[in-house]
Amino acid sequence: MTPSSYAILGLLSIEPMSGYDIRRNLDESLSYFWSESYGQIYPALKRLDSAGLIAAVKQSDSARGKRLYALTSQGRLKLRAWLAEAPKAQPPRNELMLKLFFGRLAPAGAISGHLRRLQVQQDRLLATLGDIERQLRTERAGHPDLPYWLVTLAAAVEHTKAVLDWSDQALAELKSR
Amino acid sequence: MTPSSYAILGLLSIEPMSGYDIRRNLDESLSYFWSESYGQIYPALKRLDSAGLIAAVKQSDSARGKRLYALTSQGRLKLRAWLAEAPKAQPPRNELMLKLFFGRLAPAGAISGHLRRLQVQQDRLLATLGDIERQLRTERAGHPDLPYWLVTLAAAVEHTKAVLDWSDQALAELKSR
DNA sequence: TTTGGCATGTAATCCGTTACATGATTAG
DNA sequence: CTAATCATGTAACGGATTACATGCCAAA
Repeated sequence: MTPSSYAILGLLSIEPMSGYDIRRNLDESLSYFWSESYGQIYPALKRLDSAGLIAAVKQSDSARGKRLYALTSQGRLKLRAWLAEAPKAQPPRNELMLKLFFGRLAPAGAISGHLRRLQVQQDRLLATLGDIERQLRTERAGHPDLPYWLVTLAAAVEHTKAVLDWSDQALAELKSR
Repeated sequence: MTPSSYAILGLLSIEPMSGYDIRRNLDESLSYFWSESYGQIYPALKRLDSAGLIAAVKQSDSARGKRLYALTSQGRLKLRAWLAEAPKAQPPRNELMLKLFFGRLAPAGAISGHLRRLQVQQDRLLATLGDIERQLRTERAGHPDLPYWLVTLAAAVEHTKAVLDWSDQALAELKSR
């Protein structure tokens, strides 16, 4: 049971989905803190199925080739147990920080270029997160999972803001070297 | 040439080091944004050596079994080129966020437990970062790399503060569910 | 009719950690 | 003397991405 499997169980706890749906949800809603490739998803679905943690659901046809899976009660239990375990910190690996740390050797302007591109990205991200929040609050109003979703979203927002603040400082700091 | 190799080149750009030294530097100074295991370091050193990017340095004996490596001019060039490339964003994978996102299914109190443990950790981290900063400013005063080191340190500090602020909000938010 | 999105899957490969093996040196 | 730390390395394994292969269906 890898974290990947639990991500899948978690998504299926919201509603039955296909591998493709899982990928789309990951890309769209969870992309700011989780990702998963097809090469993980489909084999994991098979394993989870044969372990009895998820089960294929007979779709009310006209759903094309879609193979929908739903969480079983065993799967729900397993997910619950995992949620109770302390999350293990994954070793950090941030390439931007690495480049910054060794920045003295970089060609002139390269580092500030990285920082400015980062700012553009993070500005865009902040806007997107705002969109997602508005969308959640209207379209998912009253959904029992909503408070949890908003809390993770808030983490992303706060993180993004912190990055933006810091990068301003950093650019100023490095300009005056 | 993996990011790991560049991390090693970068460290050797500061001063000649052994594999062991590299590990220690990673653990002590860069641990908040990079990590590396021996299983990566020693094979990488061999590869970098035979590629002519680093070279073994004859240590002025009494350095035990230490095998010191230094950056060659080719290695410096290679590092420089890498520093100029836009850092590629690594896919995010944050287990805590994943657990939070699916938090509704967790046993009562589990999620707030995670958040409180996080706060303890981050408080400690913030103190450590403060120590490191003071140490850098005194022991490395005037070092040409210092501005870059301080900027990465500031990123860690800002990030940590953001996490602490957010986790307070999050705890309050989830208590009043 | 052809392009793009829906949909599932696998094989090759890479990158990395873990666990193990070995031994020297130093401090208590 | 012995425990901790210094020091180097490798083999096995695992988790993940990438690239590929296949085909259906809808809209332009």
